[in-house]
Amino acid sequence: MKLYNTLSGKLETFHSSNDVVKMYVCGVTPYSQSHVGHVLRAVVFDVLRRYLEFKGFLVKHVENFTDIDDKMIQRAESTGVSTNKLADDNINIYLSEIKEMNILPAHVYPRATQEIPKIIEMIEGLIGKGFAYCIEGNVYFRVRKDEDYGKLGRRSLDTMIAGSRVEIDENKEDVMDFALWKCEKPGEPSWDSPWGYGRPGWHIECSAMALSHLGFPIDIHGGGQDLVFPHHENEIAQSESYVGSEPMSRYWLHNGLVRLGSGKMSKSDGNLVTVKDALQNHSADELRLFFLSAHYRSPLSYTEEGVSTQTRAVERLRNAVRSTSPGGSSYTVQIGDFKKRFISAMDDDLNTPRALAVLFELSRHINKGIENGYNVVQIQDTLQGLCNVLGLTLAEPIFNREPEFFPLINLLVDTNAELRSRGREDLSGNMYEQLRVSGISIEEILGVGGQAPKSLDGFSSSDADKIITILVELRDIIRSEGLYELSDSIRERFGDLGFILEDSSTGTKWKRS
RNA sequence: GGCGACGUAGCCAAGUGGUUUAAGGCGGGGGUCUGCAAAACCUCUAUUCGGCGGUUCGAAUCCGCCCGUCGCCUCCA
Repeated sequence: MKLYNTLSGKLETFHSSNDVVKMYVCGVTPYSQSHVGHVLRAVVFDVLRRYLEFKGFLVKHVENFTDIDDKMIQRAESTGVSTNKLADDNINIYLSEIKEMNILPAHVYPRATQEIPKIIEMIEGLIGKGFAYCIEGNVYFRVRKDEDYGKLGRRSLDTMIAGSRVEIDENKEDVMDFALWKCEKPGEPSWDSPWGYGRPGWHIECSAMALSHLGFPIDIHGGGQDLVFPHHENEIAQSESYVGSEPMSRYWLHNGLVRLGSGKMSKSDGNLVTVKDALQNHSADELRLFFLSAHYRSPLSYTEEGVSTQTRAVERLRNAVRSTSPGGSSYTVQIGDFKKRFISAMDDDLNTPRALAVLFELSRHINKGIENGYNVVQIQDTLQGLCNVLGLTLAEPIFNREPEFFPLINLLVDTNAELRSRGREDLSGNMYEQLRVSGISIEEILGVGGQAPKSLDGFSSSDADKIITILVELRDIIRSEGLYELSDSIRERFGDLGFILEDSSTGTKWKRS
């Protein structure tokens, strides 16, 4: 497998250094809700992890939360909560969104504030070796001492300083020196240290967490492209200077950034769509397919329309996997060839667009096989398996009780009235008998005969399924008797409720849209 | 100002010297099936890869220039 290593600027063949692939991915600063860019990053590294595991590697995945920094402090102050509470709340939201996106949870989620001893230990070590110095309670990293500083971003100190917008701090020896430890300011959270009360600077927490949870060196260090400089550059400088060897990470992987409108999606600029809003309008599979339809290193423009077009594509895969296969002889397709093509695409720096093309071709073969009466179970299993490697669930959309249930009952009642007005008490009676057998009482639900309407709490998705199935079967009878006007109107009303009815010679199938 | 990325059909997006007179998805046209619709299948939808030059037997793919979009150099996934 080849991966693009930012450090070398080339595709490199990936080898694990030992039994377990040690992967550290830079997570979020939990001062507010996450946006689509964060979840894209999470999906990219989720796919990397799933694919490594598919290839037989064991992966230890660590993802951090930087739960103390300027933004955390500002936001906590302005909302009147502690930085801890702020972090807890946003972390909980993030983790539930990760789950909804079918992203495998990291094995460890360390938090900066819980790694203070390790951070202090590292800073002391850096001072001891002359890589850092303390001035008035602040500790800075001495970039001039680190001769290969700038190697990740491929830039030199001098070109960076020329024409740059680095803030001038008279205390620092060099404008490019960055803070390892920041002196306490009144009212801010702080920890005791050899340099007085204060808090860690940005960057050092990741070095400390990677070192304590994964050791040195690690195999893969990941994050968004906007972290290359200065965050990852500084991590390298600190970690390699502290340990006294290199590399800190054998591979550095960076995903492309999400664009919204004319610029990149960004939390601090407020140019964003939250994960919450995205998941309100789109399913996890739709979002994931949208992300994976472009290469992970290219920028991706987020538009509602762009994600929405994935609805049909997801459905295509879902239909192929879920359609009932005829029994009998197997459809002859070289499954091995498709798997090979999938693997060769993924081996090529996770070329998910090419991998997806293979999945869509498999889908077409499944449908063709079914149409010709062949057994396609094996191909379906292959497709489902490869979808799993990409983290696509192909799950049916979830039943939403409140908006669906009463309209469904209304449809049932109206259909009943229609039948009776046509003098088909036989069919209406038949329907009620079916409902009774299924343990569903319309009278109870509607509260007929002076009873209070029954609460919906007792009804589940499977009750809704029963009612739908009974109605669909009834409609089949209506259809077979040529009452097309009525059957079409029932299908239309199902459509309004978000259900698709597909008629065929072997009966009617229904599904949620 | 410095460094870097990108520009492929109506839209999204692979392909980076010859089995590609350019995958796949969405959209659209035509057809098959069907009472109709949907799904599905078949078929068509870029003689051409931002523009202009050059290298080569041969370029979307390499080189040069130009135009355009974006990222980093400052907090950022």
